[in-house]
Amino acid sequence: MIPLHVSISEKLRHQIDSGDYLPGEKLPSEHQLMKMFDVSRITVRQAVTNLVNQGLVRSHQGKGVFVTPQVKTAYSLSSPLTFLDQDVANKGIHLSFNNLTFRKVRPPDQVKAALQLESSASNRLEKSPEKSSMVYLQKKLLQMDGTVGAMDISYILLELGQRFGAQLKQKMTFPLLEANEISIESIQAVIECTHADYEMSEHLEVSLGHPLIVYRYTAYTRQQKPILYGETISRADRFCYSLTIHKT
Amino acid sequence: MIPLHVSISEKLRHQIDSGDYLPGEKLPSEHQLMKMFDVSRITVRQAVTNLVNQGLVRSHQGKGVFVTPQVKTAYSLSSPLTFLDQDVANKGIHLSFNNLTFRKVRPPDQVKAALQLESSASNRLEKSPEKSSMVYLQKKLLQMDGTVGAMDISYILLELGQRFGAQLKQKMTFPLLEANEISIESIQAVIECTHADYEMSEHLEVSLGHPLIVYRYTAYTRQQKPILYGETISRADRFCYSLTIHKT
DNA sequence: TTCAATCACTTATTATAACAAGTAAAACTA
DNA sequence: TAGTTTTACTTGTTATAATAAGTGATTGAA
Repeated sequence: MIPLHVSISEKLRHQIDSGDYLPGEKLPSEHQLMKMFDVSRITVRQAVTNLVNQGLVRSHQGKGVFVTPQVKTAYSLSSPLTFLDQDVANKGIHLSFNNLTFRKVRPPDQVKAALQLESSASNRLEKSPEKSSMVYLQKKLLQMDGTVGAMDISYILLELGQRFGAQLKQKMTFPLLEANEISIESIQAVIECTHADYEMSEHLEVSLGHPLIVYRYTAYTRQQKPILYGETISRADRFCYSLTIHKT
Repeated sequence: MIPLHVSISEKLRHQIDSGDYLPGEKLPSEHQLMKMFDVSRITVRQAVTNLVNQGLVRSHQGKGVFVTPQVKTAYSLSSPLTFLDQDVANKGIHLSFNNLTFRKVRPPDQVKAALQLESSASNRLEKSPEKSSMVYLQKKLLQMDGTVGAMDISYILLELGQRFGAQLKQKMTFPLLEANEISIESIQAVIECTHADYEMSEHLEVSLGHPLIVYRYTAYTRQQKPILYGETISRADRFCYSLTIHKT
């Protein structure tokens, strides 16, 4: 037997699908739903939570529960390689970013592996972590047309971070490198879903556990030399990735 | 001020991260957590729900709450085009599927557009929907090493559905077409996240609202002729997509 | 010994209740 | 009129309570 709250959320879902409640519109208040379905508030709240979890509505304290407009912006990943800012500009969206962090750090294992930095040194000499294995960490909050869109966390080789420090804080990374004759020849990437932890929920203005889509990339120059590793983390309800694959 | 349930779930999250609770291990029961944190059961349950929403734990009625092992299988999308079964086989995983549905249907608008089927006919002759605009719908439940992995919902051109009907129910679509001299030259795809509705939650054995990763594809033969449109819907906690992009 | 019933423990569902806190409009005051 | 306060309505948080239902081990009967 299916629970009461599920049968209620399914009823509401069908009403949303059939257009009884239009995108942006307000659902009846909890008190109204209690009377409509003759159930307790806890059951109504569970039903609404189901809809929130399905990404169909969003609730705002003091205002109500509103049907989410389902419009997604697609990032293009197709060959030939286009960069995020270029791609977004093509769609007529204004892209800007806030530099949250830019500092030298010891790379996490994952980053070390991706950038092919030898970790054997730290095994031999535990007490003197070599400076040569440091990298620059940058955190950027990307904004599309003024609204928060994504968080980009990237690690760049020490020498490049030092050379372009000031400019990295103001310009997008890929075009900046290209403009300085450092050509990105290929990108190895993974796309996956995660959930917002508390920190990310604050930055991206979503609730705890909100689904996020992660584009995890390693950029290579000629000779397969990795120079940049990063993650672009976006709200999964607002963004997706498009690509074209050819046979040969 | 952050809510009690968030501070509790954050504490537990850090304990999980630091290895106090290992993957597969059981968290203390609700009753124990009530005593540990000196809060009511409703608060404990909210805290656990937060962890579930973050994909860190899974609860099982009658058994307890268990830390989720974070292992993901990656589907490769890189050029040259490899097909799912081939790709999975390379990883040493045994792939099989159950055919849930195979029948002729009128294509939804989205499918019509993707497969470039003219919809003007139905505007002119409302009462006689043309048979020529029908397609075959197939729903498959894919299993990796016996456990449910993904649902594939695809629409194939009428003529191909009729010609390969019996075989489509038993073999993977792409290799079957290739084996019959119907070469897929390119694929246009979008990767996005959604949430399990009630039907999908039953099929993929997840809870309502569980995050899913969708690979939505249109396959083209020579001359950019679209012949197949579909969606592969997987559990976002178990699968991701990998790809390589080259500059030229 | 084997199978079924029972029991203890677990999470799931649902109800009632009270207070906190955000929002917006109405009412009131200067 | 302009600005502030109040009020009504909204969702958010937390508590107590009772029952349902799934799981697994123990108990007991054949």
